[in-house]
Amino acid sequence: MKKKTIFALVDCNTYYVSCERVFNPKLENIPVIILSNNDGCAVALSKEAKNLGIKRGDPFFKVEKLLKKGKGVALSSNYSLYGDLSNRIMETLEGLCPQMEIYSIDEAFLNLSGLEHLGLDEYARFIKDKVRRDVGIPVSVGIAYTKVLAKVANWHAKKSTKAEGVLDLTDERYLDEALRRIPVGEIWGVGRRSAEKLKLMGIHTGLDLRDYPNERLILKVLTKTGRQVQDELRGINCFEIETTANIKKQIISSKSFGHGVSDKFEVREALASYVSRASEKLRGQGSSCRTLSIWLTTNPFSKTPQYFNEHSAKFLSPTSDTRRLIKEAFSLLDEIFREGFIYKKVGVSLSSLAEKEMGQLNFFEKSDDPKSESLMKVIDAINQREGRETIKPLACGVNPMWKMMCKKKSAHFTSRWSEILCIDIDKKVG
DNA sequence: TCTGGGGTCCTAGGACCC
DNA sequence: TCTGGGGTCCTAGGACCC
Repeated sequence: MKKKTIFALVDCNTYYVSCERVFNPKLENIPVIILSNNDGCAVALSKEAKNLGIKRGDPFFKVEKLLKKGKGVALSSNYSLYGDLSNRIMETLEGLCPQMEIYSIDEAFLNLSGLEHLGLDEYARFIKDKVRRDVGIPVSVGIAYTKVLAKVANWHAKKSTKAEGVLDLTDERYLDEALRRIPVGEIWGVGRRSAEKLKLMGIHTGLDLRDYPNERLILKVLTKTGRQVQDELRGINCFEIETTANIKKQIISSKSFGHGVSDKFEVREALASYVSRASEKLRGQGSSCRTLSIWLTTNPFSKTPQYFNEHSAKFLSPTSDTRRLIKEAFSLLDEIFREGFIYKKVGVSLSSLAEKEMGQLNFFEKSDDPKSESLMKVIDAINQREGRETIKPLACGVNPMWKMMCKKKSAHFTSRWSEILCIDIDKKVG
């Protein structure tokens, strides 16, 4: 019989908050929330902030008073910092296992098969301590025979004080109890909608789902993936560790404006910036695209007149040339823009992506010529070395008014020399 | 006053073909 | 009068994830 794979899920605790705490110890033990772009809503919360009753997704203006009363702190998100620390964590983890999948900015699946002799629980604690020591970020580790069960293990590892951040569910003794104690909506792949439907069927916990005998009904209600989740709960491995770097199939760039915008010229500038950003990402993974779509929307929460529209265009030959994409985006904007609305957001998506070499010659439409290729290469290289938007299309605007507001951002401790953390060594520690 | 951004997978249904 | 059936491809929309 084939030996079972052992999955460990390493997941950072309240990741964005922990990153901020690495550089600012004053944030320890107090309520901290990290805000989305535009300082709109809470995207990450410390344990203390959760205890105040603040939830992920709450708009900042609604919880600001509550936070103040609890002597908490709110910060704008600082993605370059979080990305940097994430790289350090992943590098550390890579050296500790034979195989690993970086699942998100703060999560990785490790294959621990073959390391059983070290004692899985003990080894997981070693991993946890090493990341804490080397990078300064607290993590939890869940271990099991499938990814879905490793997620369950991790959920308990974070919650239970007894577990102290590590739970090994390859030990069958704890498995049923762990599944009984997890609400079905907390199972990976079961969202709010599905959880509601399952409750109507009498399925309330992970254990209920695992032991539900009518598999065809599960297939019908949760579709293929949900049915696989059920199997994974039974210890049947459906999702493998994916080690190949994943090439994106779609690239999106879209952000809310700092203020409502009704001037078409400003919308054009924002659109040009997002197209420029998206095409940079496109070239970064060596792709070009055949489809460009843009959308434009007013603020759905506002009482002012509402408008939403989306149009797309197809290229006969795939492109990754920022100029060509901006030009096409502008003509799409001409199609959907209406005067007299206060707009909140514009967005762009590049899809039908293909590897560059595969672009075929076409009689009717010029494909990217070698000149365009090398121009883009030079621009990307300069921006990579000197910082984003050192060189940008004039269409993006020089001093844009529509830019996001991030008033509470911490410094770029790890990515700008001017903002590196300074410690006064003459000062007494005390 | 102030409500995120960036992704994936699956399914159903229409268009089209033989 | 009888009015097929199977296949592919594409797209929109739903649901989920972090």
